Amino acid sequence: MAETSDFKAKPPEGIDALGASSEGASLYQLIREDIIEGRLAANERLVVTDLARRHGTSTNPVREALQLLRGEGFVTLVPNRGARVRPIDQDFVRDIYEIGVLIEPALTRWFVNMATVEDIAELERIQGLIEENDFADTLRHSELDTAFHTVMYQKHYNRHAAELWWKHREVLRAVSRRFNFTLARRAAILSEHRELIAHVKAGNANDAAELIARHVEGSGRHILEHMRARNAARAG
Amino acid sequence: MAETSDFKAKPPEGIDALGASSEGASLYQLIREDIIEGRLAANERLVVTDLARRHGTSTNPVREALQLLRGEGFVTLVPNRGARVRPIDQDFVRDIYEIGVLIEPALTRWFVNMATVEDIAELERIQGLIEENDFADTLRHSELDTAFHTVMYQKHYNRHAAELWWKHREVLRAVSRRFNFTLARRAAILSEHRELIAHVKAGNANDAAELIARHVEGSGRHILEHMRARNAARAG
DNA sequence: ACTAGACAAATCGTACATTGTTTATAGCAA
DNA sequence: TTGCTATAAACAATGTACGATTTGTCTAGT
Repeated sequence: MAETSDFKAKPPEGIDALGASSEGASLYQLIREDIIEGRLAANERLVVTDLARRHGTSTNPVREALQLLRGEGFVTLVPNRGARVRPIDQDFVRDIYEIGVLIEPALTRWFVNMATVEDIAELERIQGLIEENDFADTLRHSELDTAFHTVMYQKHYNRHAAELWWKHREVLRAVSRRFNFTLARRAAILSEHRELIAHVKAGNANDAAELIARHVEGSGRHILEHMRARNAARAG
Repeated sequence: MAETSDFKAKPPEGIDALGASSEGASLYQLIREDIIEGRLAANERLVVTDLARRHGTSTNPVREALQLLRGEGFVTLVPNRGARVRPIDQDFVRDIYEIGVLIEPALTRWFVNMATVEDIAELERIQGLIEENDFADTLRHSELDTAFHTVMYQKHYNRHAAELWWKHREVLRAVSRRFNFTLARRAAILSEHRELIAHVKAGNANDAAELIARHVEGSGRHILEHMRARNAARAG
């Protein structure tokens, strides 16, 4: 598929122990992809029987997958009325990135105080790849950017917070997959990453945390602007 | 059952649309109660067949309920190995209340800027009931305290953040249900609530947010201390 | 035009078959 | 005898099939 990238973003360790049976898990992946890639439209009904037939299984694994998707926020589920693709609208995105603005600075603060030489080297390595790619391959940038932040959060003692971050990240990646980066945003991302590394090296936890808040805020706003632009284009 | 209280804490509106079938939902309630009340021990295996027989249903609704419980954090689920009662240990509690410390101040800040006269009256009414009860009925205090915070968060535009808060609150209530409040904690709760109302009236969003951070932090520490004490007693 | 009732579609619950995991036991080697 | 491995049987999760129940729609009748 769209495997233009040889780099695959992975969740922090100890996470994604979904607790789904094999079929349920793979169905989860497939349906999720269909939603993310837009093959399933917003608000479209997800009929269990259809999905089962289409994927060559019975209904139970489908029900399981839908439950998982509900947990991630990709699907809404109403008793006796089945499932629908959740419209990933601006409110939804705003809710999620606002939570990120609250949580990520705390994760970052901890990282700055605990970062090893190897951690910093890894950050710089990834940042090198990001600059090398220079947004030429958007998908690859997305993967690398996620990896960059994963390095910082993956060892955090608060697994819940890390998991929350990861889940939200996945949704945002799903939305922004179809957007291009504005020039302003590109510049901001690169300079903020570099500045962040400097803060980490210097051990300035507060500065790093404050910077990350701005970084996440900027990223969220960027996505929202794209969504607004697209909606305006549709309406007009 | 333990319905010593005539006041029942309710989740913020628009939340708890679990998306479970009727049987699944009631099973969810029942099993959840069993975990919270300690009738199901930590790490105990939850065998689907047993639960189905015990509650007089078939296995499908049980699976559904277990998935929901996993989402709330009460149960861990490993593929092909079934479900276990999640041990609500100190790490788990710490993770949760730390996230609260990050989120609740933001919710509070917004509330202070949006509070109506009726909202404030409601806060004062509940605070009155809290002081009237004066921790005599612990369960009732817990309900009232939850209601107090619900008034502040229930209208927040960020439904995700509000829902997150609610889920975490439920877990903490489950844990602290068996503990008594120390005198120091009682005093702190009452004075902090009063101070908070003052800040809301004065429109001091920052002070209110900072106070709430302290309030949540204190509540979390209080619970952790109780857990430590209990564990020490067990070990000794 | 509005209600009532029947029909279609899809969810929900039950029963059963299959697959995977754990445990106990028998066999073998040191 | 002791310790290890292989094997088989019990146990429980997972997957399949189907009937029961709910919901929404369409039509007939007042």
